[in-house]
Amino acid sequence: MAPTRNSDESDASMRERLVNSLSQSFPGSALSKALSCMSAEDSDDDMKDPLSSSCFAELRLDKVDIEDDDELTSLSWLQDNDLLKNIKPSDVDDDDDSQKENDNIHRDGNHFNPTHPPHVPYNPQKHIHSKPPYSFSCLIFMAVEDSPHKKLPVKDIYSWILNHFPYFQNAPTGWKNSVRHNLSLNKCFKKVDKDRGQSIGKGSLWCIDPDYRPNLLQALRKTPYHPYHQLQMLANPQPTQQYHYVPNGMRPMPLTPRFGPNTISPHRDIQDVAHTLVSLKGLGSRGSPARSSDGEDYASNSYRMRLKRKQMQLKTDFVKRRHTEPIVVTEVPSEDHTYSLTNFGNIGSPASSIDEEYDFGEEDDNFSECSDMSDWDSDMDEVDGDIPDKHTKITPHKNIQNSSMVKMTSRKRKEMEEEEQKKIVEGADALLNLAGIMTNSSSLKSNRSHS
DNA sequence: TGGTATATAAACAGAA
DNA sequence: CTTCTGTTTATATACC
Repeated sequence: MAPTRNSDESDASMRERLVNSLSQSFPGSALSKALSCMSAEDSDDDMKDPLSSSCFAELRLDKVDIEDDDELTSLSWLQDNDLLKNIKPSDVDDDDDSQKENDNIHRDGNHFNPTHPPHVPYNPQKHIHSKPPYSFSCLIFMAVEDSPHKKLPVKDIYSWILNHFPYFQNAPTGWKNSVRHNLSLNKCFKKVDKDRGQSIGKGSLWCIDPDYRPNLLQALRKTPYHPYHQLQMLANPQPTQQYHYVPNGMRPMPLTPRFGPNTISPHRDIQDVAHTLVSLKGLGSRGSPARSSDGEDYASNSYRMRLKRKQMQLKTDFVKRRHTEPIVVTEVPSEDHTYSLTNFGNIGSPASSIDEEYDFGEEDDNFSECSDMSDWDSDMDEVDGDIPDKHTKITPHKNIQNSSMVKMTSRKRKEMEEEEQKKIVEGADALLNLAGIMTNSSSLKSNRSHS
């Protein structure tokens, strides 16, 4: 059963209110700006759900086929639960109060208090004395996911964390040890052997084990994103009233019954995506500009191009794997991403190597129209020199070939994938637009709507 | 009360 | 030799 719509207020006005509230929570953030742009645009069918088609779509409701996407994307759910009703500047605008509180209560001289007040929205660029509410696993995950090829050397993981979470710039040095410790012990992370002659310095590249990626996504989803959590609590303080979106024909997911970070709902999905976007793209660019290991500014054209390609690549991986990758909705925290997690992903579809799951750097013919990548490979070679040669094409995902879950004919699957990938391209544009990066198509669309 | 997740510290080996 | 990287062990804390 889908949320009922209240048509008293248009989506446009809903957007406007959301933009206002987000702007107060994250002043100047890319998300706020992006939402502002979106709100200025005419409602466009192509832009129904920018997030659902993004690489962060996996943060959404468990990757099931959602037929009623527009129910989630129209933002009407905000209205349904009166989420915006209680949004007032005093509620979410913590610029002064939280900082004061952060300074007075959570900072004792040069002491760094590891805790962040749960009622204060966390801003990594501002609350530099509060430890980020992300586990090291999540930090590493975000860093790797934010890299163009989804693999990073330890040094760049450090850099990413430092760039996005200035807390660590003055934090005790043990955090790097913790990062390495996590990389070693956490099964979610895998080393990637360097190609011969690759010059990235010491050590290996680290990537996300595809089998455990859903677990990390879920862990990220469970992270207490204070601003939205707060809004949710304001709007819907009754745990038993929490609505769980269930697609047609699907039985309800066995979600954790208590209300809070573990609760998965369309609300949280979009909230998580929004917050993750802000964290990854918006806030990281404030203050000290985020830079990759080769010193490239994340706002540069080259990086935008990488980002665009990355979104497509991520989505391609997602499409390829979505038919075979088990949907992970765990009730038990131990099933999330523990050090000693059993390899559920190997059931029926063992991934013998990372490269079989990820097409690192491989050109995807489906996106050949995005061909303005002249600087791509040369740029990437500095960091990721082990891009497979086009002629040594990686074996197609044998997961798909072997999976018993794929029961449709190859023709129909191809049709579906083509349709899916069409959505991907649109979604990638939408996501980039959300992140404050205008693409050709989105700018054209914007121009069209304003002319 | 025990199990689990996570953080932190430390020791150590090996590579660059 | 130094620094960095990666592994392992141990301990502490919080949560369920």
